[in-house]
Amino acid sequence: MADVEDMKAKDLPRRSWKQDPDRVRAEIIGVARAAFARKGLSGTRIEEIAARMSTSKRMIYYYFGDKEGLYREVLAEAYRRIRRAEEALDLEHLDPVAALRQIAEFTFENHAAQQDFIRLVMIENVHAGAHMPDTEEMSGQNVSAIRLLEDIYSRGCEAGLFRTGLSALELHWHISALSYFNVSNRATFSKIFGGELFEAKGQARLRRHVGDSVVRFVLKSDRLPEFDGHSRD
Amino acid sequence: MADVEDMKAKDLPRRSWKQDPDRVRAEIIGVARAAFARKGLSGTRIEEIAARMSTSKRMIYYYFGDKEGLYREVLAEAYRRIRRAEEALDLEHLDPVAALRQIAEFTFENHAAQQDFIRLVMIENVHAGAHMPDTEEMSGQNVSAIRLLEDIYSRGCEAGLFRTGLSALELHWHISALSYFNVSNRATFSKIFGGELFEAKGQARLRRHVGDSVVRFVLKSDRLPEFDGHSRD
Amino acid sequence: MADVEDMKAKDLPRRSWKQDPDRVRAEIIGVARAAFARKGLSGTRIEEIAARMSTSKRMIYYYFGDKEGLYREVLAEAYRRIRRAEEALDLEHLDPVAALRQIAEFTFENHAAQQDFIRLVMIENVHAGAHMPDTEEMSGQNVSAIRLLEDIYSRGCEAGLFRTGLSALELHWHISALSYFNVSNRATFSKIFGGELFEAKGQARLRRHVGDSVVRFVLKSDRLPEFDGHSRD
Amino acid sequence: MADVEDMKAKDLPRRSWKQDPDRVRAEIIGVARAAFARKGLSGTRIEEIAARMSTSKRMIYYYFGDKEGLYREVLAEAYRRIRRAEEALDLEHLDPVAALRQIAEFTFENHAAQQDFIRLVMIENVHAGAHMPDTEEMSGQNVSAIRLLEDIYSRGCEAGLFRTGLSALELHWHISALSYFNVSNRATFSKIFGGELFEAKGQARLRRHVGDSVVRFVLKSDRLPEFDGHSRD
DNA sequence: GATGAATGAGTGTTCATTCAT
DNA sequence: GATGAATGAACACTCATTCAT
Repeated sequence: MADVEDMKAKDLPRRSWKQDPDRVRAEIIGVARAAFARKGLSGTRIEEIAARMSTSKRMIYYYFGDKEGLYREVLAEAYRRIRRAEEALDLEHLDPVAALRQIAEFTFENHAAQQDFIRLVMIENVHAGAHMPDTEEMSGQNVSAIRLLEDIYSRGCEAGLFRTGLSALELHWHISALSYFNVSNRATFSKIFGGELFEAKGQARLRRHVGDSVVRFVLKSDRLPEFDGHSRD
Repeated sequence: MADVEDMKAKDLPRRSWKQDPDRVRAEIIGVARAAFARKGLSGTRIEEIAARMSTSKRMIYYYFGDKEGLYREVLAEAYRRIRRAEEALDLEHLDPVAALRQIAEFTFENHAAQQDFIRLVMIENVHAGAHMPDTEEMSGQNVSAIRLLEDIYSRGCEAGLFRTGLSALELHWHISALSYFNVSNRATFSKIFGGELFEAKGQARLRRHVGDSVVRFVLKSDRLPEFDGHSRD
Repeated sequence: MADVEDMKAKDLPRRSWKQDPDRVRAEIIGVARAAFARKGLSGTRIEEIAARMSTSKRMIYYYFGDKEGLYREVLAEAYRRIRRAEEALDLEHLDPVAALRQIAEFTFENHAAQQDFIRLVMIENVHAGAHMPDTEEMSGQNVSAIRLLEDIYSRGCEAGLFRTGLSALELHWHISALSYFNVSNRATFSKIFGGELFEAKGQARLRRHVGDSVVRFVLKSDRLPEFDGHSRD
Repeated sequence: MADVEDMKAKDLPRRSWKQDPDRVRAEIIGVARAAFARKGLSGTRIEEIAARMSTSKRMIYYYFGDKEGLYREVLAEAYRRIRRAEEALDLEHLDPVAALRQIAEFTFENHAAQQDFIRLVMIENVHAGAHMPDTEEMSGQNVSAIRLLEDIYSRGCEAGLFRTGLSALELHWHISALSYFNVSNRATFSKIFGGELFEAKGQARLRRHVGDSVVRFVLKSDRLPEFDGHSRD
């Protein structure tokens, strides 16, 4: 690499590792994710992102074309991240009830742990989903989440544990709603009702409630008693 | 007064209701609500608001000081609206189970009917709740929502219908989460999973699910059968 | 005065004295003088003046036409004021040296006591004197100041005390320069050299210096000794 | 580099000295100095400055942040300029009397030659000195002016020529007052008393008067005769 | 690939002033 | 005479983006 030689010859010592394009891209995306998550698309200044990274503003345009291009990449990468975390779940060996509770409470925790992701989704919804990644890329990843639920739900139905007539998508919607709202609306909810629910103890209760809620939602009524004990505080 | 007659007679369009500050304020807020709801605080251009109203841009500054002042008023007024709708509910005569289902499904419908409000809350949460109305004004209105749930819940407990150990605030959180998510995340959810749930049929199912979910969440397990029939499609 | 009767009949208790146009004008001018003196012509907001007075903004336009008209009146009135103070001087009975010193030190003190006037003159000079009162009105008042100096100076020359070849206008220029600068440049001078000269002790020294300076400037050299003692601290 | 040749060759007028930040800054400051000196801080329109320079309005914000930042720089640079002119004075070889007269008359002329500077100081005093440069930068430059006077004054005292008990700062104040007023108040003074003093002949007289005044102010009385001849017209 | 300089098209905001009552 | 409402023209300032080196 003649370039590297040239650089050494002319010092510029702090540039050495920046020549790695992937690393530059990754740094930009990282900084941009934080910025967009905090202030939204129009609320974020390109200059602000540039100021927080070690390369220059020009690189943003070099790699991502424009602000919107950068935002799209940030959003796509955020979806990839969260799905990657979900893939780590291993529920095959659990009975349907436990698996369903597990998936619900895991989602609750995963969302709570990735607040930047939730904020990006909030922002993207404000923009009516105009910058969502390609359907192909998305559905590939997300269908697996549904398939997992489908598997659990049908196992539960076959075992006579779950009431029939529901869809895995509806269960996903249910779990997502509770887990998402827990992060998305902290600010306004706290301002109105106080922040107790979002402190450690409150979160533990809510997580269990989310598990309870989904399980109770699908269980046949004559099967309910067996888990009722869990939901007491 | 001949003038009034003339005005009714149609012309003098620019003067007809000038010098009526309440009306001017109301028009500005109405236009601004739509604009802010669509594009957020920083995404909305003051000129765009001005273009859609019959008064000039200058009046926004006359009445609201600046863009943020206008946004604050829009948000406060949106909260007032939604609470006003909630006050119309009359649940005193219903048994606890029916009342709870009623309050849940009503919230679901009320949120679905006031999408601008939901979008404003989304936006405000992106801004970390920095522009929320005075706690005094808010809590006065919102505590009543909680008190209603408290009343229903304690009636249900006393009747031996509901399991104990929950709080009205948690029930409110539960109902809000499902009803809110149904509006807030339509865009991204549809892009990933298709829009079926948000069409008329899907919404009807979801509405019932929300009722089921909350009722099943609180009912003692030996009381469940009696409403199980309702939740089938 | 039918008006007064009407007003009593319809209460409006706090307006009673505002109906006196002179008083309204005087109040406006007083408030405006302070405002213009502090912030200049373009730096002063009409609204700010209005806020500090008991009548409405509309009255400014009613009485003075526009902002510039008000400023002109304020300036003219300020000149009238300062001349009025000067007229109180009675120097006829003093010998020329004492009278000259008296006029110099009085001017120094008078300027120091009317800082708003000095600031208005500063501002007017920034505007190249574009709003100065009619020459007729001005010269009538100011020529008297010159005539006073002329009288003292010619008495001094006739008595063989003063050197000849100077003009009363030059003496006036001399006295004015020192007295004016003492007020006009306090801010910048203090920032550079500290504020000592503008505290009580420093001002007393400067006042005497101004007297010394003018007297020494005109005295024939063989007449100097007799006043030299005064100028020691 | 052929490019450099081409540029010298005259054309490419818009590009010729672009990308030369010092030059751009200098041009902006030059234009802004004239504008602020003429109309003050609030009276000057940024667009007016922009219209008179070869770069765009945007550059003002790029280099100076905002209007006030530009004004500050203009003011600081104006102080630097005037001090630079003063440094050219070489008074070491002159006797104290001649040196004092020299410094006084030079100041008079220097101020008269740099009216923009005086006007900026006027304006800054209207603003109560709120935008004055750092004390460090200022005092470094200005203390030298005082030290020069201190040197002359103490030499004069030691030689038995000057009366004691004065301070160099007071002498500086005296000289500044006369020299400053001569520029600052031309407009109003002329409007009242006519402009004769500010024409060539009048200025020559005033310059000599300023020299006379300061010298007479410090000389012991028995030393006066020797210079008295100079002050006759 | 990398950097500071440069830019056009807006963007929120302010001002003196006038109108309707 | 008096008041709050209304206004148009302009104002300082910002933004994403591109250019020159």
